[in-house]
Amino acid sequence: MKKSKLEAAETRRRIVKMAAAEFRRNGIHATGLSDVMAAAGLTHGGFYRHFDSKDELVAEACAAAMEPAAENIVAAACYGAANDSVEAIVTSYLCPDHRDNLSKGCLIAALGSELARSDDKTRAVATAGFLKLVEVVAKQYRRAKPKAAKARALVAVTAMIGAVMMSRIVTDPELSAAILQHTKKHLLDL
Amino acid sequence: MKKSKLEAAETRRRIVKMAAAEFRRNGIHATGLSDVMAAAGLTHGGFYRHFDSKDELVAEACAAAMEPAAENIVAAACYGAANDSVEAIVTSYLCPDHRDNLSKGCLIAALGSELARSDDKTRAVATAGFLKLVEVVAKQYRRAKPKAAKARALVAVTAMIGAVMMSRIVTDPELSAAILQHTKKHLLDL
DNA sequence: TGTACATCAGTGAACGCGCGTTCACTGATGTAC
DNA sequence: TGTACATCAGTGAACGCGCGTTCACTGATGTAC
Repeated sequence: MKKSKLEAAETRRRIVKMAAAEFRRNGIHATGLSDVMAAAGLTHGGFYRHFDSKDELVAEACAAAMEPAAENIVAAACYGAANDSVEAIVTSYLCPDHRDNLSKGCLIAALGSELARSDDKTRAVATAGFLKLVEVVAKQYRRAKPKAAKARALVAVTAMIGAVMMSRIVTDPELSAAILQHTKKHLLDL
Repeated sequence: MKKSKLEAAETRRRIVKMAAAEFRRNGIHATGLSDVMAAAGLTHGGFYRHFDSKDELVAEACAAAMEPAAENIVAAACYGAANDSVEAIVTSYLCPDHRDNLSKGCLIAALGSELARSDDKTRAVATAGFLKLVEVVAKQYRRAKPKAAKARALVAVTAMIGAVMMSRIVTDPELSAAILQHTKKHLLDL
């Protein structure tokens, strides 16, 4: 049954990728290792050939989940014209699609309150991802001084995360849309 | 062993109150019924004399947790002078004390991502609590038209929730303080 | 290049544990006479 | 007002279940000669 080193590395990458999706979809606590391994097309017994513990997987999965998030935002910024790169970022983050696709969206919006209770390693990964987002957004505030731009970006990213999370909690679809819409408008009028 | 009706009602209230604290402290999933009952000074077997299921307790505990939150904000608003009632609210919400005392703080900031995956009953309770906060904050924007005040309050409450949650995730204490501080300043300069 | 052997990715059963839930039991409370 | 009995809040043991983790085993891979 042994697989080549190449295959094994590929398997490990697949487990992390599936974990990143499953954790965001159902929550870290509610996702069992069996769920993750099944999603990767494996049985749960093999897990410990790749990781020392669930916590180790959590930290790696969070890192894997943050990576494309930053890339997406950079891509959105590049796609928008020079003037409305902020609009492109804000629009791509505060849209119903992002709200409705937990497993592909922002890690922090999907797992915020669980991350706050996670171990240092995982929180450090989330912190780094957050700072990366802040940095990318800060670069778009071209007319502000660097320090002011960073402060503004800190507030903007925080508000966006809060808005997406809140839009997922609320039971009234109109209210959910209003949260995204008003936050978006507010950040663009800034 | 039977207790009087009065005592039984008091016990039930105590269970809900303890659950509201334990859920916020450790998360809903991570808090067992045994934990809650022990916190209330009881053994876990008696739980089903008071509730049909854990989900029922979750919904009631969330309601119990939102009630004082709205009251606190109203109190903060009343305490502040007419002009800076917004400042009083924002300051009381975005302070290190609130960040560091999960079990007594805002339900949504403490359990946001778990609430997003909870059943309709619990999400409805959270939605009602959120709208109550928005309403109280909207009243403080006295110079704005009602509709604009509500929109502004929606954004402000969402941003505050996001800021407190984020300040709990981040591993760097200075960054954590900066998130609260910058969000506060931003909401007051509004 | 071919053969013998050690490695180790993946399987599937099993471990102890704590979960939500159920249940037989206790004994003070509340009610009916 | 006093007595007999039904009620039911709370206890503590037990239920089945799924969790994270461990382990004996399999058999293709990679290595040493």
